[in-house]
Amino acid sequence: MNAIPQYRKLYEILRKHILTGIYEEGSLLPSENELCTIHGITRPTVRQALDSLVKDGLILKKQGKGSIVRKPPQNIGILSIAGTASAIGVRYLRTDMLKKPELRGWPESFAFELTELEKESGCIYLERLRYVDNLPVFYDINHLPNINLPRFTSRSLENKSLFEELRKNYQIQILGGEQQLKAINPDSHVKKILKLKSEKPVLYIERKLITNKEGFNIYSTIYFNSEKHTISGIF
Amino acid sequence: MNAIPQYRKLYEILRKHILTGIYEEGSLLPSENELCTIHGITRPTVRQALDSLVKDGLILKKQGKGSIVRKPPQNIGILSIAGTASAIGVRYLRTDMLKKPELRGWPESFAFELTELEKESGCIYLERLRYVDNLPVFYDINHLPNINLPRFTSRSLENKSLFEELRKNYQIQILGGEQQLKAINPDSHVKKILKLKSEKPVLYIERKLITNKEGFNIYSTIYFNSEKHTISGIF
DNA sequence: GAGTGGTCTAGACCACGCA
DNA sequence: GCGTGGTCTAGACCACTCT
Repeated sequence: MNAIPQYRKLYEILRKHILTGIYEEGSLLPSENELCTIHGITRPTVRQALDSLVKDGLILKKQGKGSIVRKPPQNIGILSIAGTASAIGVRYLRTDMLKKPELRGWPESFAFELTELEKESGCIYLERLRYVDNLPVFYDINHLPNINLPRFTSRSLENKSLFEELRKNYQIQILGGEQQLKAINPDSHVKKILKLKSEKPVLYIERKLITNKEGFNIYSTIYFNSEKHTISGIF
Repeated sequence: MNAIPQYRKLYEILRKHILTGIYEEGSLLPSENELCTIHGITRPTVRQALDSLVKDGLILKKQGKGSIVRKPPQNIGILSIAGTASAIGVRYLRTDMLKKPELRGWPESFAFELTELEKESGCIYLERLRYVDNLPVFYDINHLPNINLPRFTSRSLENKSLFEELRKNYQIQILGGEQQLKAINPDSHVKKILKLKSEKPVLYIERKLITNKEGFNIYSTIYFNSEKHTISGIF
């Protein structure tokens, strides 16, 4: 069997076509049966691919009608699995690497429990600041276990999707995750980084991303300036 | 065909058993093949039910091992589809009806676009305050279109799940939805209701819930006190 | 009535975890 | 080696939408 399942391949194809505008907003995708014959697969497989697109909010299914293409979210779809850059569309996003990836020990207190393997391996630490429409919006602090990531600390990740890099170079995929959200008043450090003027609160998010490698999870702390943008999600 | 699909029935059964503790945390659910024979259905159908449980975060699947029962989330899983009361487990939650359901016009400005049918029908308005561990945590303002809801304004919804009532009495189910999150400083009204002392920010959420009735969506505005609790989600 | 998505059956082979 | 979940096939009937 191929490494990449059929439904995943179809998902990637359709996703790309929607994001690049080949299928316009409001138009209909080919019907499920058409997709079957086009790609030489059966309906349950097609449906599995479409389910993922629904979950991403890229299509809307109507019984008796078809799969309607939705406008890719204009605000930041951090709640979707694909990660920041691909969710918002790379064109909107600029990334500054505030702290380049470096080896470290794990912090003492952590929102999520670590596995033994993770604890023993130490972690790679990196900080980024992400801009939307040239405004600093996302400040994220990331902890990755130092497991089978040769030369990772020397890679340039400026303006690249961290997840894309992990997938391409290390065959690591994000399968899912969990997160916790709070509203907080930022400390002066965060305030400075996000260029917050007055007493504006920020969204504080702790995330754990589960990958296809057993015991390899990515932990992120995110400070989000929700003054001009919102975080959105579909469920 | 039955009104309630097989996979939905199995989902409800397993969900109930997990939440009531029949399956303990960390234990394994019966295997997919066992569930097939027990309930007289086939594997894709069983898997469809289990997919929903994974989405709710109630189980974790491991290839070669089985479906592991997870601890129901102790914090408020508002990001899951099932709604507040069922996500957190009814036992933790008390509800006060601040404003009983009443007929109204729609507000002029709204975070989501309304359908023509919704605009014409007017809306039912209600406000609730929900307690967790006897602390006011959730203040929600709800708008429902006034479509085929006889006697709804005279129903008592104290300490009941709004969604349960809609499902039982009007055959309305929540299929999914979208939401937007922000961190804001609450105004004095919200501050008073949530009994906030100092300058604590709150999570502000706009939600649109899509139902099985075409053109019938539920709109909620939520103020969430994230001082002692967090909002959590799985994706 | 024709076409769409929603649900379901009855099988199959594969990769993974564990004993 | 065996049972688990992951993927997939090749059909079927149903409810819904549109014409």
